[in-house]
Amino acid sequence: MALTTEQRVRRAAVKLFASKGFHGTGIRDLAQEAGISSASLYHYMGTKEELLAGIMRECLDRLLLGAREATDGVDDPRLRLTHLVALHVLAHASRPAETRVVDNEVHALSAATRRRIVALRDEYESLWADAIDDGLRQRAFATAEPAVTRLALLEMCSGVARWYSARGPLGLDRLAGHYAGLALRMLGSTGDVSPKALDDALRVVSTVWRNTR
Amino acid sequence: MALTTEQRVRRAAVKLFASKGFHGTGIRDLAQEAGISSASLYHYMGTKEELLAGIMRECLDRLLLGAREATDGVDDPRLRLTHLVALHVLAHASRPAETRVVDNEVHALSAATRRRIVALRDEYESLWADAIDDGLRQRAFATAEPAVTRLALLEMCSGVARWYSARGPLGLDRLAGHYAGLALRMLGSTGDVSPKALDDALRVVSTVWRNTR
Amino acid sequence: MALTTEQRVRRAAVKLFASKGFHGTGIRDLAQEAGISSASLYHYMGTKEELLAGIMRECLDRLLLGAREATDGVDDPRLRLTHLVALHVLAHASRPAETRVVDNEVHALSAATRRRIVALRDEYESLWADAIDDGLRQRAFATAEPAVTRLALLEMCSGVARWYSARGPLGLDRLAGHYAGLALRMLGSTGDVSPKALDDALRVVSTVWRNTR
Amino acid sequence: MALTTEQRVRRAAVKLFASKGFHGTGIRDLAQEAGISSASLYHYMGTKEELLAGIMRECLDRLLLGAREATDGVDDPRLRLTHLVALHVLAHASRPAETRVVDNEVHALSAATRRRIVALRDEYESLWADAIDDGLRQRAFATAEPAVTRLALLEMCSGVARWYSARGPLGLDRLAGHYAGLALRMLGSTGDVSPKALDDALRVVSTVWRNTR
DNA sequence: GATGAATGAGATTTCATTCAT
DNA sequence: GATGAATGAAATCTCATTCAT
Repeated sequence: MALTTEQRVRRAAVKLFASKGFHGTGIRDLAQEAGISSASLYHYMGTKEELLAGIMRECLDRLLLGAREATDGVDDPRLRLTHLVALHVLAHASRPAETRVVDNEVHALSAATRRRIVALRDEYESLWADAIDDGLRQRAFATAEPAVTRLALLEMCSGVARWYSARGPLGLDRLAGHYAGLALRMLGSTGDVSPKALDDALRVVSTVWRNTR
Repeated sequence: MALTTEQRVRRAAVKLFASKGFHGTGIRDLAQEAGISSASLYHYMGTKEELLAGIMRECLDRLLLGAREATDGVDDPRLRLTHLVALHVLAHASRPAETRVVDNEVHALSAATRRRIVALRDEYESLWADAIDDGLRQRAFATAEPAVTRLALLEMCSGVARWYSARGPLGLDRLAGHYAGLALRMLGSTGDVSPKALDDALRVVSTVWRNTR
Repeated sequence: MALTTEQRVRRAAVKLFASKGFHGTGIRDLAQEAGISSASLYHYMGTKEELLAGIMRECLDRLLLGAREATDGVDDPRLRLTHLVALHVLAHASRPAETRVVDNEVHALSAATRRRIVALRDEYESLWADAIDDGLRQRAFATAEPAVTRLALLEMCSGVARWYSARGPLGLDRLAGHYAGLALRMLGSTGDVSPKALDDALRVVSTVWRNTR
Repeated sequence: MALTTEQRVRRAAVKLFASKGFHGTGIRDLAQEAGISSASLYHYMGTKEELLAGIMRECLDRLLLGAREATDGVDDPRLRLTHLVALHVLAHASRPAETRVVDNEVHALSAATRRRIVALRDEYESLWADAIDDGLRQRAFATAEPAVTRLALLEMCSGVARWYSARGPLGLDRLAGHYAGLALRMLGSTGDVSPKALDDALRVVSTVWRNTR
């Protein structure tokens, strides 16, 4: 099925905002990339900023939704964290443009919108904090600075969007698995997740991600 | 000694490019922040892009120089990596604005300048790659995907510039030490670096960093 | 039929470039003269320099085309030169602004564009050189310094654009006829062109000029 | 004797105004060409426009003075015109930059200054008109449109500044002599000026020109 | 639904000129 | 005499957005 014009606009914006930045992307660039006139753009979007905010909200919503679904009912903190890491990496590797926009263009939002976006991100990050706290409480994890470690984890995983290429040698699953391993090491996980458990986790998360949206 | 106007311009640029992005920062913003008229700005800089490039080059030069100095003659790969991580974290935590500009605004450079900046960055990253490769060869490290792990490490450490605040509870040394620990865990380091060795390393790197430039 | 906005812009540019020079004419002057805002100007032109280049090219194209048509198949060098002089004078007297721009603003062009414009002018002047050479070979003309005489002729004829006014007592045809006479004298023409032949020539050239473009 | 700074400024201005136009020449261009700072320029000139006006006035003064001296007491209109043409050509060929500035940059003057410059030029041209009128009255010349012929003559002779190069094959004297011949032909001069008389004329005019200023 | 035309505001950069040192 | 520093005004050009068709 061919893309709707609205989708083409959205994609153009994601691509250009990611590569040139919000302020570096002109309305005419968007129009050209979307294949319509700049006046027509305004049938499919509000202001340029609303377009940006929409992209961010959608991307974060999806991540948040996916993360909730992937952790819901998972009691073992190691597994919960594995799911969070895998989903995050999957998201950032398979949609690097969107996620880079979310990470890099917050400063371009108006104060009110920024608050809403940051709130979403905070909510998402609280899932990570909860998993880590649980793990520490249950002595599944050992780290002297949990807050620092959490931020280190998140930055490490988000960084995937800045370098991963689907055309490279590494498949998404291997990538996600490797990152899950790194994360557990960072957290001083006692007892590894077995290869089979990791495989299962990746399968679950992959399905969740595919079904979200 | 009071700042020279040129320094004030440089600082204004670093601050604003970091918080609003290169394209989000107008020449008037720069002038206002530096406390001069926008015409006067042009006594102290070439174009806005050259100002950006100068900031990036200086920052990368300093990092590269520091890293070379901090690793020169250090044979143990674990120690070498510890030095690299500590220096990187120190740099990103103590000068978050500069480093964020380097990390986020490459897209705003013209092609020719971008090439030169990226070459500097590649040269810097090769120091990390060398340390990791040495460690693997000597079985001091164990990781299935060295390249991925290296990128994960770098993103994790650079991320410090995005959240660390000197006004928070965590001192620079503890921060750097914690990250060094995380890094060794990620690399599957066999045998820890002793607390004393870590202390020594932090002291050395701290001195190097202070003396660079 | 009313003028299109594009034509109004072109005319404004011709008028102002001719009277104030390219660098003496601001984008605001152009906009005001054309009756639109300075931002709207950019719907109808590329850069200011491209506007200038377009004017020059069009003017020279017309002159070159007309000169070719007016000399094609005319074997007698005296007559050929008469046609060239008459066309040149007609062009410069009836469109003094365009031709002055062509003559005076070459220095404002970028190097690449200048080359193209100068090539056109050289091609045009070669028609004069050919006619004069033919005349000398056939002993219809006698001049010790043909190249100098050619340049003197061209400058004399182009000068018309600097002083002729359609509101003065002298009609275009008499003007052109007088200049043809001056030219033949300068070339030491043996045997005059008869009044009737001159009349015919003027009629032909006038038609060519009217039909060109 | 080395040039004074004031002379260097004057020369820089002449050179640049001639090649790039008044409005195309910046104060910094002038400073660079003169080898001093742009602030120092203002020790040696008033405003940029006064500099231009000074150049024009001086150039026209010299021409006017020379023409008066070269025609004073010369009764034969043919000879008088020969002197005028020779001086004009000499002036334009030996100082092409100044004369081009005079011819092309009048539009850059303020109204009041322009009036004064144009008055000088008119006075100069009246010498030509007088010589031509005398010649017609004495039947030494024959032309149907004296005013037109005068303008044609002047434009032809001024044009020399646009193409003549001292590095070319043609000496100044031959050039001036050739133009004198062209002028007499254009005016339908009855009886040529003898080669000896022409030689004398060129010698006289050359001396006058050398001594003026 | 689509777009050419339009524009006020603002972008970066240069202008001619002044002045304190 | 010389100049670095400074600047208001203006340069060219682009911006995001609207609207009539």
